[in-house]
Amino acid sequence: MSYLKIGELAQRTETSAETLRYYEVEGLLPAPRRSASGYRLYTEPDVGRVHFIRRARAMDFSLKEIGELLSLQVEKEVATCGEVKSFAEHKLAAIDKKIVELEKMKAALKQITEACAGGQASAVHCTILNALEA
Amino acid sequence: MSYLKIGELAQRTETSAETLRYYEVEGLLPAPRRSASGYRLYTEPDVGRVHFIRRARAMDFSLKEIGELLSLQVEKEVATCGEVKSFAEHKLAAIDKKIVELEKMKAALKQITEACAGGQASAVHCTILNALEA
DNA sequence: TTTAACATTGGAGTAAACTATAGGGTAACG
DNA sequence: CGTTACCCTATAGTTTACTCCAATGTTAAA
Repeated sequence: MSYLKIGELAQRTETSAETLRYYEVEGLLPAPRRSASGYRLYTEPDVGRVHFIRRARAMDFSLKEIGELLSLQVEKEVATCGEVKSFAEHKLAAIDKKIVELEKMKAALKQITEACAGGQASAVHCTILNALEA
Repeated sequence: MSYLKIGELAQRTETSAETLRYYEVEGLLPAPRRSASGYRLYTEPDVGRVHFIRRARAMDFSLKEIGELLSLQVEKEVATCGEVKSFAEHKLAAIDKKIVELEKMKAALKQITEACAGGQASAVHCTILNALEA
């Protein structure tokens, strides 16, 4: 079992050591084993956990939300299916709403790019406000 | 032409007066007319502008980005179609990426809700990490 | 063996987007 | 006319998620 030092974990998950220590303080990462000299020693599952956190962060889940998502896993032995299901469904609805909003913005921006020939001409007709207020 | 005081504009756009003043400081709202006693007097187009800002904020555009979007409109006389088109296409790509990520998260959460009967049973099989790392 | 690259803690600093507070002036209702 | 609800400016505080720093200890390579 080869342990990872914090710098190695940081590299493999494209974070910084500072961020990893921060996640530990915030309760997103469990306090890892320590070497005799006090160095943090991480394992493979930690890599997955950090990857998960980074993916969720990339789509604007807050650390608090991510913590809740992670606790579903950690507490799966004590949580009931009903609790888990209800939580996941709430998140699902929130994600759906976000997608709908983004689709709207996308449509509006598309309208603009398509209305605009893209040359050196003045952009008088490319009024993003017009498109978005419609 | 009936002017709106800041509180009225706040109400109609579901913001606070503080936030509106803040947007003015940040350059997102033009400095409005003032009454003899110094009160801000807003007009209908301001309502649209604030609505636009709020909609864009709701989908996580930063104030800086929103400022750029708004300047497309303000500077439309001097901007070329090419500039506008390029800006809008960049945003479009960013939005698409976000949607793809959210769809992934959605699929993962869906898997969990579907695997979970939803009753009082233990949630041992509802491991969101499993679903998301697959 | 010494030096560079790593690790530790504690605490401070940063950026974004508000949010609140203090200490005033103004407007509208009864 | 008074009182309540509103407005003004300036400034300070809050939250989130890092990011950096200092002072110090550890490990590994040359």
